[in-house]
Amino acid sequence: MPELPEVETLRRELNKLLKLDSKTPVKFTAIEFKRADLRNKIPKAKLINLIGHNLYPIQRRAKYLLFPTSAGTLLNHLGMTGNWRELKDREDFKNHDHAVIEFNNKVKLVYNDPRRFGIIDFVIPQKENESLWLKHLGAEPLSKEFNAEYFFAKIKKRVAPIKNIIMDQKIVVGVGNIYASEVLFKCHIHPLHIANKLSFKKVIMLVDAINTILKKAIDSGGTTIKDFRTVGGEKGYFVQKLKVYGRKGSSCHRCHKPIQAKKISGRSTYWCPYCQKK
DNA sequence: CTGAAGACCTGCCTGC
DNA sequence: TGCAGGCAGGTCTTCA
Repeated sequence: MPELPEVETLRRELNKLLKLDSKTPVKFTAIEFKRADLRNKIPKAKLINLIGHNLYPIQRRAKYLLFPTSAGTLLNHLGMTGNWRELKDREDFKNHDHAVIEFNNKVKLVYNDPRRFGIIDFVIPQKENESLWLKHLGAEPLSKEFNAEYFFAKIKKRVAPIKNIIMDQKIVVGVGNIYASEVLFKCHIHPLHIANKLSFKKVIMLVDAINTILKKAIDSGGTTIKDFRTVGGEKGYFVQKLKVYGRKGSSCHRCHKPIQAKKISGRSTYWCPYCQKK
């Protein structure tokens, strides 16, 4: 489900719903887990200790959501199918609802994740960057750190297809399988182009395209192919703006030739064979 | 070290 | 209608 724009959309929605930007503190009043594990074993005792503590505004690092409190941080990754929604009064639980959090402002959040590739973990206060989940992550794509010089240096010795490289979270975070195809289409680069054979000029275009596409996707509330919903149940509308992903056989918006699809390193990849040359 | 493939899970869609 | 097979937005582990 979620790449950076979907996680960022969810983060903003959650902060808005919980009114975390206001002066009034928001406290955890109940935390409940309906199973012992997702992709990891859930450290229930440590997380239940957060009850009574104030929640600060929710942060994002890469595709991870961070719920910071003075007593530690609840870390969450959505995997492929994870999602948070508001549990309304008298609303029943659904299949695959795994965690419930209640706050003193009466808001109840439910974490649902059918495939259970998600993560819920506890991170020691002030030591977020030392967490095993976060410590090897590369640059945030919307930060100044992620520029053409940085990216060019990182790919200098990499002989893998560029598509794999822009999805490598050790280099740049947040780009997943959908946006990787979209970004490469935008700058006319073939997904199988070997990373270290890209010119610096192409790298400038690539860095710019990653920036632009992720920002536009955030502005559209993310991409809903199947599962992704905002906290209120809304779909993301960037799917209507996808140029190649999921469009096998349809005509290219630039040259009107059919879009091609193939698995690259096990992931479905879409591109225009005429607009994107190796 | 790098790169590719396998593994982890459930649900949905297609085709026989 | 039923069932097998393939597919899905992620990433850690294993193997060459």
